[in-house]
Amino acid sequence: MSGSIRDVARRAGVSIGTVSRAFNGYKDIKPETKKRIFEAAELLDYSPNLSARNLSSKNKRNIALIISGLLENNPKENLMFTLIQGVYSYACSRGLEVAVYATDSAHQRQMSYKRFCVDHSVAGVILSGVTMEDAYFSELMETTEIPCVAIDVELPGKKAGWVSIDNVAASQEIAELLIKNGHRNILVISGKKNAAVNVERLTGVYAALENAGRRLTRDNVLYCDFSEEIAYNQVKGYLKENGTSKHTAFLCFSDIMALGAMNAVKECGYRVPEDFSITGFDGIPITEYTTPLLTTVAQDMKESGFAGAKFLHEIMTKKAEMGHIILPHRLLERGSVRNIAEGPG
Amino acid sequence: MSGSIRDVARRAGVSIGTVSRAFNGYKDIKPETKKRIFEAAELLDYSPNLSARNLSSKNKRNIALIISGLLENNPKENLMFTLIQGVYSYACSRGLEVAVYATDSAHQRQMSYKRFCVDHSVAGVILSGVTMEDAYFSELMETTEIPCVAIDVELPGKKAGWVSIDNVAASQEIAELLIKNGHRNILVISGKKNAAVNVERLTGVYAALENAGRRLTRDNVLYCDFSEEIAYNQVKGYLKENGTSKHTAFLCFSDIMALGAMNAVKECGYRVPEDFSITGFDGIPITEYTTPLLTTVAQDMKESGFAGAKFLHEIMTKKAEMGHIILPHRLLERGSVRNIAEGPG
DNA sequence: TTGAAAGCGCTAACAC
DNA sequence: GTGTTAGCGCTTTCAA
Repeated sequence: MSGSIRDVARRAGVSIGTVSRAFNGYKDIKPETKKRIFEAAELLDYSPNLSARNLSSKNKRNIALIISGLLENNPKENLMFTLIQGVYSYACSRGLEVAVYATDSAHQRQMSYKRFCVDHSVAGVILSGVTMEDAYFSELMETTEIPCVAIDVELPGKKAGWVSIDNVAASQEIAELLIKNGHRNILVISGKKNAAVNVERLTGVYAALENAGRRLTRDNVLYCDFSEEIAYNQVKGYLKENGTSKHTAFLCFSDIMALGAMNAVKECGYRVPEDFSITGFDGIPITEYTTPLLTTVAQDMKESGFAGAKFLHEIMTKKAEMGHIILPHRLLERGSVRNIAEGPG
Repeated sequence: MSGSIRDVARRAGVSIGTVSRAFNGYKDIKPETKKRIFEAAELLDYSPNLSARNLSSKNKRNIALIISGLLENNPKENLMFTLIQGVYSYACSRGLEVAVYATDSAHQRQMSYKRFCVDHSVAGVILSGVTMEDAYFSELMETTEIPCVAIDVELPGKKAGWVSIDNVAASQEIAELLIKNGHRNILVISGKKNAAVNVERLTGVYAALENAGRRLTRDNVLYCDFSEEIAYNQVKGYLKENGTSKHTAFLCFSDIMALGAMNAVKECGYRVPEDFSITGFDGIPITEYTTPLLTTVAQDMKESGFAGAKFLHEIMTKKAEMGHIILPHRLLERGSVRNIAEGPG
């Protein structure tokens, strides 16, 4: 039988109120009493029941990391896991307790975001994987009661923040890298049309091309839903139809799609980077092992998680109110891009 | 202000007891009343507060997946994440709610396993990443109160089960593959000495060598703690000292260590598989991208998670009591092993 | 500095 | 079928 606060109180010869105060770090308690209480607690292997605590207290120390679309994650991607590590890493260091919950479109709980938080008694939430199409997204924008930080999605509103890299700049940089290497006809392998990151990355490419006196038109974009398989199929179809006649480079909005594209290129008998240059986005570990190594933009999701948790904590403790944290990104120039100005491959 | 059961009751013109019954699927309730209640609930965006429910009910529907050593996971590995997906996948399908919690040696909470479950009001636990050295492991072995399923660690006891592949057989198979390819002098790159999987895999290799009239001795094993970096350094040291004089193959107890070994081999100017054959264990995605592709034993962690959750659910609902679920593994023969009986590389 | 007591929102046993 | 009520284990006034 696991003891309750009553057992500790009895054993220490005090009332339950005093035990509670001891466990909540109140100062107005005689050191000796406190000592006796902790000894008793130790002996009984006692620690406060969280449900009871949540029920009676307004002062919560637990946060939730909600992963939207968990099941849709490609096992080759480690983004979400690294994010978890980052969040956990911060939470631990500050005595916060974090629980990871998941949702996915198939089993999407018909529950509002606010309800979820209230029901689970969480003091704050980090949200990842949400897209602007998610049912509860609009609700999120309005919610002002529960502190919330979103990863990679703009979340305006009081008590709401978001953290991301500067997707526009990152995307522009990688497009400029391609342009610098002589590529003028770039095919963009894009993710979900309405995903926030996608829109931003598109903007970056657009800007880069504009600067080079080019225009990004509809027929230079292949929408592939951030899926390796779809990218593979789409690029295969594209190659069957166009061969090398139209574009010299594929700029992909995720490494996973770049993997699919690379695979398609090879299977169609073309070479990377001789026939097509390919770039990715995210910097997942696999990009260090492909042949050739994939040029990409790396963002450290562990850092995102850490920064997100930290920011959330600041909102919770009223040291911050809202805002956007921009994390650095790194352009990783590797073998999958060829300079076509220097002559044939 | 988020409504409570009282608001719904008032709105539906019934008592809170009736609302509670409606929400817990009791049959003895007039359909019409039920309908009215759900309408009111819908209107008020109501759903039961979990803390309160946990506090008052014995009948819990939430399980926890505890990941031990979260922070120590190499980002190249996706094992844990895939495991989460599997657990979640089953839980969703059965209306169970799952929360993922983490612990790690650095911030290891000084709380017993049982307390954790009681405090969080979880009905059952899936445990992963624990080693036999973990503080609470021995306690786990004795706990009979809370249903628990461990991944990859033997967990005897009532209400306790474990799921894993047949590590002995898998390990024996991969050793035999090496032997079949003419390798007689095999260096084992081992993980943590006392990790359960490690002991089993060692047993498998031992058996295979025995059958080939060989003996696995201490100086044929390099302990590398399941770390890529340690494997890299150890193998580098080994090569500096021995070159190709002693062994022709490295049998690694994890892909991550195989990656480190492979890297060391290449950096020392040797080739895989010409100078050294290398095998891994786990079947992480990266093994499909290395040069050469890594021969390994794959286990589907998503399936492990699913099976673990299913088994736990059976224990919780008393359809099962304890036991061991053995999942299939697949030997993936790829380019990192060379047949040295066929002549020099 | 401490004790007593009123809830927090819910479930479940017992009445009707 | 449905209402009433006693807790679940804790926090938090309010008194003392």
